[in-house]
Amino acid sequence: MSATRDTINDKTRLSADAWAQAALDAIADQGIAGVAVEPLARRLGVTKGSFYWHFSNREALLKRALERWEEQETGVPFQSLENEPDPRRRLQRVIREVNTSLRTSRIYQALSAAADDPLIAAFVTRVSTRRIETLRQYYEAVGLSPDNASRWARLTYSVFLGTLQIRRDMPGEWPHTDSTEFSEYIAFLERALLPDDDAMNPDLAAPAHPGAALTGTLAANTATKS
Amino acid sequence: MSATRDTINDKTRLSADAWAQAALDAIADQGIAGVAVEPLARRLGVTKGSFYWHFSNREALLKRALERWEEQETGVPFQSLENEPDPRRRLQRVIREVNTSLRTSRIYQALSAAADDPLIAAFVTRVSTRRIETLRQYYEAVGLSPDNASRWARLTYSVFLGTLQIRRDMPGEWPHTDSTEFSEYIAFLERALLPDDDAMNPDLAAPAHPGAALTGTLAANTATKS
DNA sequence: TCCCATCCATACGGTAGCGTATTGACAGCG
DNA sequence: CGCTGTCAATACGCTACCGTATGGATGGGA
Repeated sequence: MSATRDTINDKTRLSADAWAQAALDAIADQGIAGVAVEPLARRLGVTKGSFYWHFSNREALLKRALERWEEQETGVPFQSLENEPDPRRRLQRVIREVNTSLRTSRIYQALSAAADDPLIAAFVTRVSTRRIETLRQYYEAVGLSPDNASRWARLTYSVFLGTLQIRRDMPGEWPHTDSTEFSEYIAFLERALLPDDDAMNPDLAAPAHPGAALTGTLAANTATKS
Repeated sequence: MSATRDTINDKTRLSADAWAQAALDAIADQGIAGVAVEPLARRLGVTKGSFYWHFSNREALLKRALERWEEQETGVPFQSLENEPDPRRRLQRVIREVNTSLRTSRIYQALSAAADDPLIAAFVTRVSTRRIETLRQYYEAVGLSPDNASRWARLTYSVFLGTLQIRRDMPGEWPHTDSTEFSEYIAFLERALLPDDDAMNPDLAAPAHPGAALTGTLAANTATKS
């Protein structure tokens, strides 16, 4: 799909990038198996002859498509939030954003599902690592120590990944997008994935510290024991 | 692998269950694509002739293997915790268990990666739905309303799924199993995924309520943290 | 205009797997 | 001993895809 070759009959020749984009589209709605030379050629209204002029083999196409994806994905879905001044609100917004939309995630899921291929795994790893790092910085910005920021970032990213999977494999478990239960759950996430104000300093900042108004260095841990 | 046909030369005939188990083994270490008649036959030291006597086609084998898996998976990894009396400790233990071991999860991941196949998707959905329901009951048992229990169960299960993915695709982001960072993160999870004592009653029970007075009902919170 | 680089079509051979048809081995039982 | 049912081997055709070889087509510059 997209703006490549929907109209079969235009006489424009194909570029390597057109093939790469077509491969990405195929990944989005058929998975990695969709990146097959002959089917792609049919879909583009040409034959293999074209493909093997632009690429040496299927692997090369896949690599190119992955590079294209990684490029497009850089900063997504965070880039629009860089100018949110309040770090706490920025985190809330990224949590909401990321667990709401599915737009960017279809390709990611297809790639992750094919992570047995070391080439694919490398790209998935890079993209995800960058995302986690971004989250980590956001958490540091609200006052967490580097260690705690890492933990929260890891937690939030696993919620994101797991939520994707739930929405795909168990749609019944996910509230309908415009229901009140949906917005309540998002609000719930915004709370569950943000550390307490009073839990900023302790070594193991935890979300639950009732009655721990004090902020010793690492004393707040046992402070809950009533 | 496993106890099926490692020794090529034993003259015992094969049963349909032997094929199903071999299929499961293949899923575990090659993914769904490993469920292929001829490769399996080679692995079992026989030929297709055997297979097509026991099964009508590949689909039938897959179905049988999935049934076998669902059966084995029923209750896992929760069954050993049913007799934990304290509901709060039971939740802590399941959180720890589930995010620690990878034993049971290889097949799950392979299946989930192939969830485009509707047959596979059906099994994955059933197993996961059951697991979420179990978690939901656990959360109800610590005093949450049904709605809140659902939310927490969903959250915890997505953390579990996402953690699996992180450990597979970004091993660098996951602390080494016997490091202190590892046990600290597990402790962190046990807190992040358990609601506050004082957050039991509010409609949207949240993990973060600094300064709220503690209710003494289930206050035996965290005796952990050596 | 002629030529050459660019891009594509056609035809071919090769591999891997599915499924079928037929034959073969073998054990238990009459 | 021979029959029969059970399980496996062999051989075959079929599909889908990868990659190669080679021969058009087409358009822009010398």
